[in-house]
Amino acid sequence: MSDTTYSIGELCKEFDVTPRALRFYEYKELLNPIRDGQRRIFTQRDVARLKLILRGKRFGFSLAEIKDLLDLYHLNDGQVTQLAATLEAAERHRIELIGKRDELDMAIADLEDQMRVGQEMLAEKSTRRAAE
Amino acid sequence: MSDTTYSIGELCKEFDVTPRALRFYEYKELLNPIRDGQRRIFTQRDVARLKLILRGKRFGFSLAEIKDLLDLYHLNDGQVTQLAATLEAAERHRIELIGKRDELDMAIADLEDQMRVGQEMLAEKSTRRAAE
DNA sequence: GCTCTAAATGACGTAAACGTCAAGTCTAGT
DNA sequence: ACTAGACTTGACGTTTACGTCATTTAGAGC
Repeated sequence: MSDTTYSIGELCKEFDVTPRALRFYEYKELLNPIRDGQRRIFTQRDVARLKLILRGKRFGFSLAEIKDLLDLYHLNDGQVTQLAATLEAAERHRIELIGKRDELDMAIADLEDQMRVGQEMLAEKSTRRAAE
Repeated sequence: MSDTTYSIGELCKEFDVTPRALRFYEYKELLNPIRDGQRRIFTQRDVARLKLILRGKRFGFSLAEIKDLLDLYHLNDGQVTQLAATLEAAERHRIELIGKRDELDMAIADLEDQMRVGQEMLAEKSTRRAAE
């Protein structure tokens, strides 16, 4: 198994975050690194969670929302005992993500439309320049 | 032309935002309603911008970022004079959005994988129940 | 003229997500 | 023993994006 672990500094470099942020995520119970004395040791589980945290942030989810969502991506023992409820929450989240993707597609389409308009204006400008 | 205009209250109901938020967006120069005396009158341009603002927020963009992006979706006179630069910015934004969509697709795939795992666990549980 | 409603401005407050010191601890290297 | 570097725990500060009053103003209807 890949039981690679990370110090806080290593994880910071790897994911371009600050120590303060990682400690904050631990305080908010999004991560729970084990300890070697007083120092934090981040396991693969923490790494996986951190990836999801950063991903969630990029899509505008709050840390509070992300905390609730983390369990949907990695079933832990607590979730298995209420598996049905967890799966329902996962389905709701899936619907939400798909809605976001649709909206994102619309945003991209709108932008491309506008870019085409701009391209035409540019073409017209150079045509007129040539006609002078 | 649809020269429909809105009072602040009408716009709030339509988009489920507060007056405070709209005034804040104006203060931050994301909207610029005209005035009838001291009252704000929101035009179609403001409506279009508001849609983009709310959309941007849903994808985790800050108001400052959104302010810069608004001009990419609706070319105004200021932009036309620097059309080439605007189009380059639009292309960069397009790349960013496409990156986000790819990441979103991965998130959806991950979630669906995990849901399949959960479904199997659920099926196994009921199988064992039936075998007892 | 009066009241009601919608809207205005101004000012202070707040939640989220960290940033930024300050001061102490631990450990590996000389 | 000593120093440097990485890490720790407080604790207060900051930015963003509004919320929440308090107080005014202005038109609409009776």
